[in-house]
Amino acid sequence: MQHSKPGEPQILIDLSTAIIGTDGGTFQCRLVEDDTETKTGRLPFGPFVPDQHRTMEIGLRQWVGEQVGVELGHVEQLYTFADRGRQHTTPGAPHVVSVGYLALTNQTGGQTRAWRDIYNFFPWEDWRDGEPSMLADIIYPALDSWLARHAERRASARLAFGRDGLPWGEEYVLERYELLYEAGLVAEAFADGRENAMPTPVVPGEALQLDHRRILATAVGRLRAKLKYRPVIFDLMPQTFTLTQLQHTAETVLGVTLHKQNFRRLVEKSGFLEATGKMSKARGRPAELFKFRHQERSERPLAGLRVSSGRTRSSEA
Amino acid sequence: MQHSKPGEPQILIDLSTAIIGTDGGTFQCRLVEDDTETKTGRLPFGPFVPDQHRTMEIGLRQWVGEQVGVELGHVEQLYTFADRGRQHTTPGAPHVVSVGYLALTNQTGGQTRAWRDIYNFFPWEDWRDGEPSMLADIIYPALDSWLARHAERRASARLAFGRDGLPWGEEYVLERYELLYEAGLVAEAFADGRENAMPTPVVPGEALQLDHRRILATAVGRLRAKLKYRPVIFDLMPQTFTLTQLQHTAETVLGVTLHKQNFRRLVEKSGFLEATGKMSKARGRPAELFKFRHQERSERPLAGLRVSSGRTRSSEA
DNA sequence: TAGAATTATACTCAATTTGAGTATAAATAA
DNA sequence: TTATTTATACTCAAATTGAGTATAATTCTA
Repeated sequence: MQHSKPGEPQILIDLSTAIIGTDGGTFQCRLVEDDTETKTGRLPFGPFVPDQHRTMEIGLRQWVGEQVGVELGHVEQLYTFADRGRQHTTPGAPHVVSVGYLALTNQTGGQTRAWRDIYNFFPWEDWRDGEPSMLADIIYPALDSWLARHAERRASARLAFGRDGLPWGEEYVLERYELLYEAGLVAEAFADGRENAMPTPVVPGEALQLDHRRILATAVGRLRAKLKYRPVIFDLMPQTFTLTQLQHTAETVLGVTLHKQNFRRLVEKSGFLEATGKMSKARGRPAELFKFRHQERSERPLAGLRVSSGRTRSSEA
Repeated sequence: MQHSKPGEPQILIDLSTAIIGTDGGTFQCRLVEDDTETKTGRLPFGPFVPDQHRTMEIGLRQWVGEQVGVELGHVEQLYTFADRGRQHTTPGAPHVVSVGYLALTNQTGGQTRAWRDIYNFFPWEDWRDGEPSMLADIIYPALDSWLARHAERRASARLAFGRDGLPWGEEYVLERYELLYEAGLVAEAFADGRENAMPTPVVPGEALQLDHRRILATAVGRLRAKLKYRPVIFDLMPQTFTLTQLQHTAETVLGVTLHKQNFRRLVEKSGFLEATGKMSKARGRPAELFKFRHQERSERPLAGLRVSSGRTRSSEA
């Protein structure tokens, strides 16, 4: 059996967490406040120390607790990034591998400036008011010019950005960011020293330190995909909420608008909601307040390649 | 910024790959042949060496190439496992973190004994001939007896095994294996020294070395889930194939039977297939041979929380 | 060589789900 | 008291799904 010999350069594992919440139509991510105003932001992160952390999740909870102190709901591992040159490594230093995590919370604080709108980092992802004009004005021209020299990436670009009549898939957040990075159009590409990168980022959108924007993109993509087949949305909601609040949260995360009446129908018959009998008071007609029915954490089936109930081969025609 | 100080115990990253294929109704995984007949099998694996491997995928391709020499199609990262005590660690040795990968191939060789039926390792996962009797006979009684002492895991067990009228979800392969491990009912639990583990495994199913059965369970679960929303099944097929062959492959992976006529309808109008004009010759009526239309790697939409086309808030009623 | 068996494929049909509305109710604001 | 705002109920056609029946084109077998 082959194992690494002693004397080889050490590996360090960083645990970085994208803590995501929503607050009245804004899609928020928690950054660490320790940096000066001028520097780019960062996610809470720290090393995985096996002697202290029985699991990586224990480690990340320590760093999150120490650095931002947010109560975490659903926590899930996203991806392990290890490619050389994506973490601004200094020569001789240990190679850094980063394990990205997604955490959801319903306690986004409006008070602290450390909660930032996620669409600041990915402004092309917010389609709630229609297709962002920067796509046609800036991103597509720049991307097409790069694709002219990299025909092998054309198929990925079509799928990720929904070109040539393909639909825009909300969940391809990482794929889009990675293409922009590859094409040298975002600030991190220059910071990492990619030879084709523009010194001034071409595409609008705020950068983050290290590979944190990449991790955040992974988190948003995963969350958007998961929303469609698991009831994770309730981890973003307060104890009780109206159906409109629930819909706004879904729209905020997905970056699109949904049909109100159909959303209600869908969500009401899903069995996840329990009426509290209380009413919200706001401007128009009061809305009923619901809460999440914790017992009923079952899952609804998927369309497509659906599996029929319990039929065995022998019962076929 | 906090980083690990020198002198801390070293971390070693193992890259382990579950190479999956199908061969006429059997669901196969490639093991390494270097071990004696008596020992438990293992997946191809080896350390991630950052100096040699620019990315982890490059590393894994090296180990796969050297140890089993299989041509890989689709490759995808699964999960990074780092919990203490799941890798039979010897004290003082570096802590081993394992990154599991899934690889698909269409060149399963019948000749070598190194291709093993995946349902050997998870016999409770094959429902093609109805619910395996071992569930009611062995697994549920043993699990229930453990659950009596661990009420907090009851909800997970209901969901994973589809108890109390919940449906059996084919994709919860990892969740089921992990529960059986936790309950001390599989061989690895004893090997890892869990205090509640039975010296003789209670539940049928062959074990693998280290955490390889856990990685394989992750791979099968991911593959089953992915099959429903991405055209990965074609990575398991030969160049040309009949619709029945395609269906048998899907059934083999999912571990259930599908309705033949509806499967055809679904798959034909998906636009992924291209008729070759040639015919297969077998027993009954010859079937048309199809091939995968590589161009059309678009994706079909999902039901459920579906996103309406491009409507903006302003166009609402 | 004529069925019988086997496999493939076409077509039907009711039930359900989806997409996109219209209609109405219950509050506040002017 | 009327307009505005928001919530909720209900309708309806189109599409999709689940479960069949019917028929076609082969090979096997008596």
